[in-house]
Order: sequence, then C-alpha cells, then structure tokens
Amino acid sequence: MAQQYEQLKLGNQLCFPMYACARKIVNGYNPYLKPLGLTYTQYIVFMVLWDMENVNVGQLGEILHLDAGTLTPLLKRLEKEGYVTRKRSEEDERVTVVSITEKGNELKEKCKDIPGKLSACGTPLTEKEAKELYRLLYKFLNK
Amino acid sequence: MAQQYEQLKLGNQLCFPMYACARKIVNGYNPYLKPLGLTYTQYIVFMVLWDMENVNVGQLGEILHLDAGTLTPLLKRLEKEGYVTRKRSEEDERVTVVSITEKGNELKEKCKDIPGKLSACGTPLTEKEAKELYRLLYKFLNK
DNA sequence: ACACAAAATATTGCGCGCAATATAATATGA
DNA sequence: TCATATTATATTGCGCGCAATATTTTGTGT
Repeated sequence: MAQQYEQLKLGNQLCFPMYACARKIVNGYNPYLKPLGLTYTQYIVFMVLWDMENVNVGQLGEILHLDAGTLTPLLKRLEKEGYVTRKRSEEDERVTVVSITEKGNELKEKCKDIPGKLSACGTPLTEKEAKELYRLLYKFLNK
Repeated sequence: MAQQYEQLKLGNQLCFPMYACARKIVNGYNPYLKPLGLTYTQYIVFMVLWDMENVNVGQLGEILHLDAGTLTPLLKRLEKEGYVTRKRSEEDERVTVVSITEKGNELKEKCKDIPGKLSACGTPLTEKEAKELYRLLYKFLNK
C-alpha cells in the first residue's frame, strides 16, 4: 500500500529521466540546426530521405514512429522550402511519395559535421556506456 | 570523411531511440491518464506537488527541466480545474507560489496504481537492465 | 457491377516545449 | 536616493505530437 505511493515519486520512475533526456538531447542539436532553419524532427526526416531518396508517408512514419498528423504538415513545409516533393503514387493513389530534391541533398553536406560536434562536447558517458544505453533503448523500442 | 556521412544515419545515433522511447513511454501513460483528464506533463507536475505541497514556478522548472513558457499556461489550466492555487509570494512579489488543493491531493489516490500497471504490462527489460538504464539516463541528465 | 469494408493520407483541435520578448519587483552601486 | 542591472514570471508565436475525424482510393464479397 505504502509502496504504491512510493512509486509515485519522480525519483522512482524510469519514464521521467527518459522524457527529460530526450528533450535535453534535442536541445543540444538546436544550436547547429537552427542556423540551417531546421528542427530536430525535420532533421531526422532528412536522415531517412538522404538514405532512401523516396519514401511513402506511411513508411516514414513507421521508421520514425510518427503519424500522418505530424508528418503531413511537416512535409508540406519542407516542400514549400523546396527540399522535397510530394506526389501521389501512380499505382495506388492513396499513397503519397515523398522524394528529396537536389536542394534537399545539398543539406547533407551542411549537416555532416553535426554528429561529431555533439559527441565531442556533449556526452558524459563512456563509449561502453553509450553502447549499453543504445542497446537498452532499442530493446525497449522494439517491444 | 565517409565516416562523417555514416554518422548521419538514423541507426548510428543515440538521440533518435531516446526521442522515440520517450514518446512511446508517454503514450503508454495516456490510457490511464486520459480518463482522469490529465496529460503526462501535468502528471509529473502533480508528482512534485504531492511531495512538496508548495513550490515556486522556478523550483518546479528546475526539478522538471521545464521553463515558465511551458509551466505558466499548464498551471493556469490546473488552477482553473481547482487542482492548484497560484499566489504571489508576500516576501518577494516576483515569485509565484503554486500550492496543491484538497482536490489536487485526491488525485493521488486515483493515480496510485498507474506505475504498477505500466511496469506490469510495459517493459521488456529485466530489473537489472532497468536499473542500468536509470543510472545511465541520470548520468546523462546531470551533465 | 455494386455495396461495403479496409487502407492511406489529410484535416482539425489542443496541449505542450521552447525561443524571444515583455513586465514587474528586487538588488546594487555611485 | 536614483538610475541601472538582475531576477522571476508571464506572454507571444511557432512547430511538433497525437487523438479524433474526414476524405479518397482500393480491395472484397456477393
């Protein structure tokens, strides 16, 4: 009985540090992304597009764990900026295909130093700890 | 050089699974919080208030890693619902003191089973892994 | 072929999350 | 004491993040 109330304390929760860490990390990206006019979410969308060239909205959502309510307006903004195009698939008109443009690919060059800069000044974890954290997070995600 | 582009892949990043995990966890809370009319952020504000009774907005922000831009409108909503009161401190009128009401304290009873329900059906981690994850997240946070 | 279900995306609405700015009260220094 | 700086909170604006709903297209069964 008393233990149930004990678990309601912030310090006894796993979710809270996860929530706080995630925001802290996104915040760490902003100094590098903002000069490029990008948000963190847009940045991870580009990561997928730099790799795949073309993706359906649904595939993109599955990869990033985001839904159309988040992606559609985001992709429209990127389209307006000329970074991507959005076209209905010809085989199945329900599907919207997102493709990266030349301008979108040029962003990759400007972003290539960001991961290095962050890991240089950012993490207090040893390499071994970082690997374990990575493993635990993906174990959790793939549940 | 090639390695810099390699690091721009989603699978080589620590930030992305953190970001995705955090949202997944918050999502896991919603089935239990929504019937109570609470969001996850409101829930962690209550965790602090159940423990402390009175807090300044600044203290609350420090504990939760949130700023006034997030907290002020959130607290105003809770005040309108009758869960908290907001009063300027008499010693220092710049400070706003947030206090939990009787109605706010009654929520604790309704929330007391939530952590147990989540850990029961939620996590794929062993107890040892959860502890290690907890340690790594706090090590990261306190940097 | 036609009704109906399912699938994929879009839209709407609301609450964060945070940078930038504003406002008001207190502290500081000449 | 009086300008100035600092501190604490509030406000504004914008982009998520997601539930709920709508829209359009495709699949299915008869």
